[in-house]
Amino acid sequence: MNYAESIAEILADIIKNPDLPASKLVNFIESANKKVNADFTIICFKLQKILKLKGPEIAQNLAHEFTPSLLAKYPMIERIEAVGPYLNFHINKKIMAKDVIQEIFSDVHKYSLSKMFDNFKPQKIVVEYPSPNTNKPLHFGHVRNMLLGQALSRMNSKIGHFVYETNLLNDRGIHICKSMWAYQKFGKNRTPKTEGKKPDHFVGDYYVKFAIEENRLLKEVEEQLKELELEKKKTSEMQDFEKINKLQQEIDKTPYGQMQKELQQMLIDWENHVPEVRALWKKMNSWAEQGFQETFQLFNIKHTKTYYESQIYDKGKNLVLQGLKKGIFEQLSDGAIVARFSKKGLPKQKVLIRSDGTSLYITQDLYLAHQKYDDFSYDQSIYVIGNEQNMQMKTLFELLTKLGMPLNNIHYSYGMIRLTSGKMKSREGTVVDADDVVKELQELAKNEIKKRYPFLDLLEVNNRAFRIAMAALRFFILKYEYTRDFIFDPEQSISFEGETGPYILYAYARICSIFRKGLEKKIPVPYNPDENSVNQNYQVSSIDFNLLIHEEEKALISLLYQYPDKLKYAAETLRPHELMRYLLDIAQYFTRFYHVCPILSENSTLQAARLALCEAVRLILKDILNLFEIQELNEM
RNA sequence: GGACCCAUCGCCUAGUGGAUAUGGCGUCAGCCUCCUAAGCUGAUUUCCCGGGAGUUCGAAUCUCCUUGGGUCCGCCA
Repeated sequence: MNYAESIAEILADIIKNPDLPASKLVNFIESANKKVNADFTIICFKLQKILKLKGPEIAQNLAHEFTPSLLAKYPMIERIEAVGPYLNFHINKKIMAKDVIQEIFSDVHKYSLSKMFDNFKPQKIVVEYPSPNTNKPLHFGHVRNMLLGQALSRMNSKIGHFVYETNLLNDRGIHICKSMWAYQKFGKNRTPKTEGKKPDHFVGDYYVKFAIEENRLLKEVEEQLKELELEKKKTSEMQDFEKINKLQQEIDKTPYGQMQKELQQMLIDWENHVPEVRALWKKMNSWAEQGFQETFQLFNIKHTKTYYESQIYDKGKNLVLQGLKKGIFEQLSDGAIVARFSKKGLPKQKVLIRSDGTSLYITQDLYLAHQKYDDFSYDQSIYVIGNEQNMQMKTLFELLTKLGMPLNNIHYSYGMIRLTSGKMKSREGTVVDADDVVKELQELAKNEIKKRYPFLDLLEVNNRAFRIAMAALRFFILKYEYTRDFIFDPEQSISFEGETGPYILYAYARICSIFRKGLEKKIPVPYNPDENSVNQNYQVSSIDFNLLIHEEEKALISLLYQYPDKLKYAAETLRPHELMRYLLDIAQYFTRFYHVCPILSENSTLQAARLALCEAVRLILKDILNLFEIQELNEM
């Protein structure tokens, strides 16, 4: 069922212009504007050049061609009208209802893919997310990252691609040493178990402890540090080296300097495999990772493969050395190997190997891209990373191209989340932990449920509260266009009213409620929500879809018709929010229909038709909700 | 200083060069003897695509300039 194609064929017959075959005409047939009461439209301005007529004339002429006798041959077209330059097509809603609802009933997944091209080629796609540091728990920024990464993965696999979800744990480096240092100092053999803490939160506590300690010690040397920085900022001719040395020595002698020294030493010891340092590192990292796994489970995130920075950080050197040999990179007089760029938006120079021969983060990135290709021989590699790293990613992709790996790399660059207080910083609590947000939302939901059902079984309360909380969170984040920054106010931002996850769940639950009430009255309903079972005896073919003539019904049916297009567009442009908006539209249209069109009190034929419409809505809602790992509720 | 991104009603937000620019929140007024009021209807602003120029039959959308905000410009990760 593709009305646009049928219309194109009819039009091609009428126009009989070799420059406008049906295959070309179909591209001019667009979905009509929401406000206009029509299904398809041709903006005839666009045909002006080909037909050598003014837009409004074309619309008029074509409208006249659709004589009643011609229209009689195509019952699916109800009406055609020219409005200025627009040629509007009205599809017969009764026929559309029958087509759409029957297709949804027979297989909603198949229906969802009905607008994918026949020549669709499945690709291998790697999606990397959220690649956290192992020194603190996942925070709200990671939640957006995870949900976007997961959404991309799910949409791509739904339309038929092979998706590999990967993660990179940044488990080494100075930031890891910081929490290790604090644990050595203050940990006293405490463990997550002895403290009854989620292990990654336990590790994070020491990262915060380090920051507090560092700040405390910093106060004593603030003056010298400022002076030092000022001096260092000067051009090399202006710098007073004696002053710099003197200041540095003074700072080194203070507890703050001591701390920095110990950190550096720890990093060196780690690289030299000093047993005690490695043991501590292993212990704390396994805590962090264990905690991450729990959070991933909460969001049902499963990675195909996890890479560890500690295992690959050194491995990009060969690639750089090869590049040097080929003359792609340069070696500076002090030994450092650099890449130079002249393109706009790139740094002039990027160091790839330090003068002391050690590697940098970007060195590893080069390796990892190759490693991923070895592992998955991907067609497309998506990095889900915040937009503050736009330049780094651009640099990376440019370097990969220079190295002869100009593959389809995509930086899925999403916007920043800010708190009401400003940007989130892991230090000093201006950060919201992912786990805490879930908990907070669950509590909120719990209260709401208890208000409504004071005697409900506690287990059931918790179950519903969890689903509502997750739906609220996922929807709240995914409904924003992904490049947009947004402000997260943990106190107020997430409400259960308006454009929210719970609103969608509520619409779904109401459909179930209708079915439940129907069952009580021994009315044949298409679905039993309490048993999660489809009524096998239910016959869609026996339904008279001609009865669905109410404005709200027609609007709802048109909306259901759009699902395959919406899915295609959202998946191909990597924009999950399109489907979130669509969910919202369906829920809104359904609720309007629900308020205006009674179902169970109607005569049996109209009742059956409306029940079928409800079931079609339910199936679409569930298909999209579950696509994004949102679990529906049969009762709210 | 350079590069990149953003700007839509009191607030949040959608918008794939085309019709009167999408929804939501807030405020006010209605709607439960009726399939769950986490809902619906109406009112509120009648104005808004930060400002200016250009391209176009047509610009919130493309280009340039400009203003304001953000981010990035480590031999950190």
